[in-house]
Amino acid sequence: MSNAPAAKPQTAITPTRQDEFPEWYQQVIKASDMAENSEVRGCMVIKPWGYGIWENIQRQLDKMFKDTGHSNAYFPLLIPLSYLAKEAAHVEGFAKECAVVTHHRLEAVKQEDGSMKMIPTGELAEPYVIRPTSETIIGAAFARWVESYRDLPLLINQWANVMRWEMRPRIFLRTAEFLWQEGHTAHETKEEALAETAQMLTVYETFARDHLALPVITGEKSERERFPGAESTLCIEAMVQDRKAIQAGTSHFLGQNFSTASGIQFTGRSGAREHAWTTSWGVSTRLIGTLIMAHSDDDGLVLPPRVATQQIMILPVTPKEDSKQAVLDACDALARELRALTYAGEPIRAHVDRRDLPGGTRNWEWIKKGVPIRIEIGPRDLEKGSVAVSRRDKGLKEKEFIATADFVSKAAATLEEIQAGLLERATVFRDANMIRITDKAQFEAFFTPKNPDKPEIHGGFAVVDWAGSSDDEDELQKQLGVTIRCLPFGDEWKQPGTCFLTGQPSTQRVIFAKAY
RNA sequence: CGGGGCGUAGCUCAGCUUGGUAGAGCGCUUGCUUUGGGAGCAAGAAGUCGUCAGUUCGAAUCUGGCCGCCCCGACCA
Repeated sequence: MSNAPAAKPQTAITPTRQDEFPEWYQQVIKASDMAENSEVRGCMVIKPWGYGIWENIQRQLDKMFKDTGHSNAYFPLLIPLSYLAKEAAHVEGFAKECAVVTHHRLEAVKQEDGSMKMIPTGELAEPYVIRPTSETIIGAAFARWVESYRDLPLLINQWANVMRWEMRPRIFLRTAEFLWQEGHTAHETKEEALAETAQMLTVYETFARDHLALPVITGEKSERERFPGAESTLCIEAMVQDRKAIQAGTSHFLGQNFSTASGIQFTGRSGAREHAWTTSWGVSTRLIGTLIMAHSDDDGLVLPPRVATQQIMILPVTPKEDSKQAVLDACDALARELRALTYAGEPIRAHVDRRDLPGGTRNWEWIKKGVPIRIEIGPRDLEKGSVAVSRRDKGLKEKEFIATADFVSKAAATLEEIQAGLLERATVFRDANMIRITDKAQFEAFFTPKNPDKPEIHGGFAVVDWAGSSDDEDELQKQLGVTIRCLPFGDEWKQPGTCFLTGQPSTQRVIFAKAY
């Protein structure tokens, strides 16, 4: 007998979240088969299980955009170099991360060793930038399209890929190429544009909460975190399980900066030429990274049902050859029945995994892939007319035997229960790690890792009274690696107080945190 | 772009110090046995050892150039 401490329970993912969060994140992606790094530096291959989540996000968000009056369009991947220079702050913000296309032809040249080498020729008179975002090229289009106040508002969205040459990529969180949507709108008045900016933030907040099960804080970015070229940047900010913040979506009020730069002018009601007021807003595949870090556990991915690629996975248990066909038929019949039902306004996504694999292996695969409900059907279930139901949000060993008809009738409700449970759990976690802090010493202690070997384990969201400057914020980032995540909306955040850093009277509470 | 590390089978890596013709585990394929919880046994496929050059009778191993990747900084949805 040894006196060694009891072995940790075995988990499907190593290391655990507690041991090494960043590595855990990578392993979850690998184990769930969502995506992989590609041979192109900084770019990812999104595999079907991951892309399915993106398709669900796209479809559901797109409906919300349409419901608020927006239309989709598509603009070029390549942006004339000169366009980017039109707005001063915008150039500065993106100049350092642009991929530039300088040639339009390749010439095959035979090498001495017989191999071919492709040499770019046909240099372009004006190089193109691969869009890091499309304000400038969409601005140029808007300038053509808008003539009269009667053309406004112009409410456009684009689903696209963009490229920002990142130094340190991380799958889904920060890749050189990523998928997103970018909304671009032009309005007659400042008030309308501001209302649009606020409205789209609410759309994002609703989507994050109801579809991704992410409780987010809505607010405004501080000056130093603002989008290059924006008058104000609104955001939804989420907390993930290492208690860091992640910006999950942004909505920008661009004032007349881009309409001036791009010449988006119209004849107003009084007959005068006026510059339009514009907005832009976006969410990206980063949402998937946020989902992973917010909900998953040491056994792999945990998916909110609404965006899960598959919601119900049916696993035939076929120990005997003579009952095999009957079991498979029953599984197919159940899948058909489930797909005819709806959950959250869409057909239930149910699939039968017919692969001939050992039961345990196959079961673990779906645990790691985070499918919300697993159903097992074997010969004994057939006799009893029941199914064995396992839920990803419950213990792995928990299995409930339910009459098939009862399961079917409750399927949508069960999915909603899982969805609500994930939101509840994430909200409790977030609230438990969002702490009111009133002095500098407390603030430093909150953000100083207790274990220097694991600097990722630190405080969370610090709620402080703030009257500091951008320089003060810079200083705190240097010292502790924290930034103002946002100046949250809501009366409870607009309390008078005393700035925790400067001691000056303050009118606003802000959230400081380490961020992705 | 600074500082560190690493390129050997699909993956994780051993072998390199002391040069002698390629290894393990996992995964994959096939067969048998299994199957209500991540299976067992057996057989098999799979690598111009990142690349180019040099030293040598002989290089994964020694030397140099180049390329790529990872980690830590600066930047970032």
